Amino acid sequence: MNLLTIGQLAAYAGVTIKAVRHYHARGLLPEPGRDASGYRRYGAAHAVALVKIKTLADAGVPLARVGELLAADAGQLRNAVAEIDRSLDARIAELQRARTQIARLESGDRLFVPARCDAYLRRLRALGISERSVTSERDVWILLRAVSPETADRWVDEKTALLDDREFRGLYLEYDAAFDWDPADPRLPDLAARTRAWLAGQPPEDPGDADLSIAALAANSVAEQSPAWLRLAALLA
Amino acid sequence: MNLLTIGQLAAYAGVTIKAVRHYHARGLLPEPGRDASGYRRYGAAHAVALVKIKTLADAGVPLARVGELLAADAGQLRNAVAEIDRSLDARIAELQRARTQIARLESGDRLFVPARCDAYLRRLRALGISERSVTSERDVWILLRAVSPETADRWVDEKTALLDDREFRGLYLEYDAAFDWDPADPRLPDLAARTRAWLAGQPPEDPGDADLSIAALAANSVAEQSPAWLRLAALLA
DNA sequence: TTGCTCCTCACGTCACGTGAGGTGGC
DNA sequence: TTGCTCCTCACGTCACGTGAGGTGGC
Repeated sequence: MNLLTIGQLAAYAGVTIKAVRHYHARGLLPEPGRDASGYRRYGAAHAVALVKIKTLADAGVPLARVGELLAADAGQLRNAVAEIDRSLDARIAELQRARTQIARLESGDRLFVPARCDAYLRRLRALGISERSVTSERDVWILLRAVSPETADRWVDEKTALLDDREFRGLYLEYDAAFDWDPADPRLPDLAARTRAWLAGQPPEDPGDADLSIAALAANSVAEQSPAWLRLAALLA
Repeated sequence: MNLLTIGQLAAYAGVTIKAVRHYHARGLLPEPGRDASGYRRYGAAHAVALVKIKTLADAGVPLARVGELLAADAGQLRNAVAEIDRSLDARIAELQRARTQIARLESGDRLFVPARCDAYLRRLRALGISERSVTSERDVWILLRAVSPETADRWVDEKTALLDDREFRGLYLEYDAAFDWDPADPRLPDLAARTRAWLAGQPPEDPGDADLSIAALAANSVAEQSPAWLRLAALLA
């Protein structure tokens, strides 16, 4: 009762001929008898087995496990099916997460920083801070997060709280504007003096983890792009 | 501003170190500068690019297309995102189909024959036809479907209608019982005579597609397992 | 000194797909 | 005779993973 050609069998199960031959090579599907021309001829049992294989393979079961499952008894099969179902559920959830992530690709920065940090950056923009400075801040947070996510979260909370301080906001806006000033600008010493006075009223910086010199380096490398900021740093030191 | 090691960068983006190097090799992620030890040192721009790559790769976009998309303008990106979203939707639907298929693996035959045919086989069981005969019927339908799905559907409808014929049901049950009879059993000639009388009252068989000899062959190969059935076939011829 | 991270090849893996070069069936 | 299906190697593909054999940093 070996009557179907490999093409008919494959079409019935909805797989390719190459896949059928692959399942033979892996020992998942028994080789059927051959007709006078050497063609494989399949029976209903092969069709049933192939549909089982395809069903498991479509569910993401590796072919190595498909072999076991075809030989499993009812109890083992029940357990395996339950497990496969859970993994399908997980993969569906992953794909749905991927959908929301993909949708954010169009809308820019939100994708690359966590929600908390994003909210902080939005407040900077709302205050009138230039896009250049906001981008620099974002880059610093990205680097900080890469090294120590907990410290980054803590610091972003502290910085967010500082934005409620009217004096700090004023200083931040002045620094933002000062980026493009001439390093000999007479306003710089006064800005440095007011910054020093404000810093004196603040609690000392929490050193946090040891290896956060990276964030300082990153911040410095931003400063180095502006001669006026370098002058300010010198005046503060 | 190249400050992260490859391990920090990979952890930040949630990918493996090997994946990062693979993206370098494929030209998706620019090679950063090296430090004094020859270690790669990454900046925030690399982290942003890597998260983009991961987001697209997680959505199932082939790396070859990821390269294009990283260089795409806003309009192209919008189109691509819409298309990726559709394909994610389709993959989710596929996985959900796979879930229902997998669930049926436990419950046997329903998986391998279409609903119509399954209903027919259930009616046979309800009539008291033996499991052996039902399985033989199922195998014939599987083979027939593999060769010509439309013909199989049509024939199964016709056979289902015949089950409303009391005389046909009686003959079917007698044939089922006769499988195990001795070929010399005196009841066989009478059964053959009544079958012939019933067939005379039926419209001639629709020949259907040309190449359905397979179904006949399959049916014959079943008959060959029972000497009594072979005798019946001889008496009818 | 030990353990951890990093480096560069080279080859392996998974589930097939893609030809090449040939024969059989209608 | 033509086009379609089938046959068997052998190699390719995709997105990395797995070692091998080595060096650098704390």
